[in-house]
Amino acid sequence: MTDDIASRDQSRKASRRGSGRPTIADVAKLAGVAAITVSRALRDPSLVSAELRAEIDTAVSQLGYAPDPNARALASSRADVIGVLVPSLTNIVFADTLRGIYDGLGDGPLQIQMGNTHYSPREEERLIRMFLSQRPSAMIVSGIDQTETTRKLLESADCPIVQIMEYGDGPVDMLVGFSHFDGGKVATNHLIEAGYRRIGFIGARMDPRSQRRLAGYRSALEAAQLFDPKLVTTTLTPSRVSLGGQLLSDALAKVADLDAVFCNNDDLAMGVLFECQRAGIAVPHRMAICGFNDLDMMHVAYPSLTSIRTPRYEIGRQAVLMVLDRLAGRPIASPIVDLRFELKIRESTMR
Amino acid sequence: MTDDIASRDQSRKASRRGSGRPTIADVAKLAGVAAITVSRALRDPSLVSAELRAEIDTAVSQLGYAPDPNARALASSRADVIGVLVPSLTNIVFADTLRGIYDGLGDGPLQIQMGNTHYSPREEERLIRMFLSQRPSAMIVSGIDQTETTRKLLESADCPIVQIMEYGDGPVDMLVGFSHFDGGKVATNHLIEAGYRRIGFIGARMDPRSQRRLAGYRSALEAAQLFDPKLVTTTLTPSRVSLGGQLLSDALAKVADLDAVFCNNDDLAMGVLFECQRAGIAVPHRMAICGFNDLDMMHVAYPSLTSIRTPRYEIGRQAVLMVLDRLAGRPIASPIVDLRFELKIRESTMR
DNA sequence: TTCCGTAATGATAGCGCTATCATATCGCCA
DNA sequence: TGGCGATATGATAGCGCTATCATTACGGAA
Repeated sequence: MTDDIASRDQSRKASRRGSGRPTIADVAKLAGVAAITVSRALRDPSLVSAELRAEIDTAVSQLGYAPDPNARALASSRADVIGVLVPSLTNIVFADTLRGIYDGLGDGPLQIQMGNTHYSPREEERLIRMFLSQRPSAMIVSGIDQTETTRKLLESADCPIVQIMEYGDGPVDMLVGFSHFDGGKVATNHLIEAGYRRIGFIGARMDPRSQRRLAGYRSALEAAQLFDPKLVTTTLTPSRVSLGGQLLSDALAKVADLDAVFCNNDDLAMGVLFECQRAGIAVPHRMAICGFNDLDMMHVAYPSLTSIRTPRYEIGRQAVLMVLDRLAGRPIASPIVDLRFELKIRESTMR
Repeated sequence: MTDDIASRDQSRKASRRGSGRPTIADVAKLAGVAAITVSRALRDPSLVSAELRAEIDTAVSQLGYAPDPNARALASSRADVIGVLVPSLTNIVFADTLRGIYDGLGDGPLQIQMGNTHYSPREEERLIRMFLSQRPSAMIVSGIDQTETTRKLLESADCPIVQIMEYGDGPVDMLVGFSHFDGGKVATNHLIEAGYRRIGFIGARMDPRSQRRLAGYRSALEAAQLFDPKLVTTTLTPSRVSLGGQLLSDALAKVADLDAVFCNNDDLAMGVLFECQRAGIAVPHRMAICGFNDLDMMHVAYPSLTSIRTPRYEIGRQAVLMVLDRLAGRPIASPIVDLRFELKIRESTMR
């Protein structure tokens, strides 16, 4: 059989194409079976008798054979790739979600191909077109605010689609997330109940999810007849810790008797805390702070910071598990999953 | 020509295979040229006359044609994919590097396929095998501590390879990073020069790069005859902000007169700061703190925290630019790039 | 005028795999 | 005992693209 391999190598060198690595035909020859049988043994061993399976396994490891995913994708019209679109890589939120996605995946054959939309619907559309052209096994996209065209593309995509991060009606296919509106509302209601009256909103980036948190905040304040447009301080600048202090100063300049802030995210909350420390503003007595996401540092900070804990990791994990279920033909309990959030009350809002 | 399309659809439906989307043959027929000419016009327009190019462009947009990357990869033995291996997704360091990679890529045809090695050399090897089987256009891997087998795999891979994050000799192919040993040394020397004498090291995870920072720390202290094994407090647990405080307590239990800590990374440094605030330990007077990486929050903290600024984003960007240069056949200035770090001195180390 | 290099286009033959249909074998029940 | 469904294997024909070689047209040097 050494001869077989040697002669193969010979013919490889003579021929003008080819990658030089063993193909399924080489394995088949060595195992004394047809190529298609090797293909079956590799993809679903139950289709092949135990004896042949053993022969094939031996041949595979002897040659160090690894199937070519591109050839496989071309022949089966399906790439072992899940396309994942996130709006940002700076944002730790998406890092956590990505981690959940990878963990949910385990070490099967599926690969992740990620695209960064930079919060741009146009870029999202371009990337989806690009991803779909390779007929991925599934797509995971962030948010529910796709353009009309993008939605149509996804609807006609003939693979599982999961929209993540938000909770809402009418998903393209499946959806895993939570309600940002409710998150904003719950956080704000907590501040109201804790006795604060001049509650500001501090927000950066102001993407659709931030807008919904703001809407929740506003709805809570209006219900309590405490809303005042001057209380809202936002910017389109991407969020950074250092922006928190700046926005707090802006807010205080507009509303001198501000006694609490609900921050769009934890980075801003942390920046607000540091600014308060620096300016000698007592937290929570003169100023309460509530964040959003509940990063690890929130419960460690001094004083510890109240926040809305969001299921970022779990969203990624669930999304992938739903995809895997669908690909395996298993039934999905529900195509729409609300993973909820949790208000974590800490020192920063306890007057 | 509508007939052409219609009849194509017909035959599609009748046939048993196929994706249902337009192929290069459809475009060729519509434009009245051979398929290979369309292929050329798409890959290198200069090979095709202006008239045909116009015909082809029209046909492409009329049909909404997008090339199938899988077929392309199979035919050309080269996938438009760059494999990227990172050890962790939790770590913000790699999020920044990833951002650099994506930004360096621009919006060409190249896609990123990422793998998470979880700091395991075995997993790294498995993933590299998997990635190489699709003959990627390039590979970017983290660190320089690959197993012997992994190195051999990469060496025989027939595509550009970039090792990132560290600076060192004898890369597999190309390398972009900085010296972690020097980083640890510079930070520690700064503390010594600032007058601190009982300088602790606090580290989590203790992957190879952390080990090198520790070695740099030790080398600086030994040169000043200040080293004491009790000063070193490490754990294999992954780093978290909340771990910083814990490790500081451990360190203080061993060394009561500890007057400074060099933290393996900024998360720990932040945790140490909060713990000091909570315990009433004055920073920097009774305790100096120096971090590593210089995340945005370091200069905002109160007191602001000294750190080593690392070129995380730039490492990713440079790595991709080098790959692109190589793929385009352009010369590379140097296959080994030291992107340096910078000591940022702030309030936390100024007694 | 002849020849040859260059530019533009095409024909052909795969790349390495799998979908589909065909064939063979083996109980097992009527 | 014949027939029929289940099980195991194989032969064939692509998937959609590009590498390679072939052909044609054209212009300038000899």
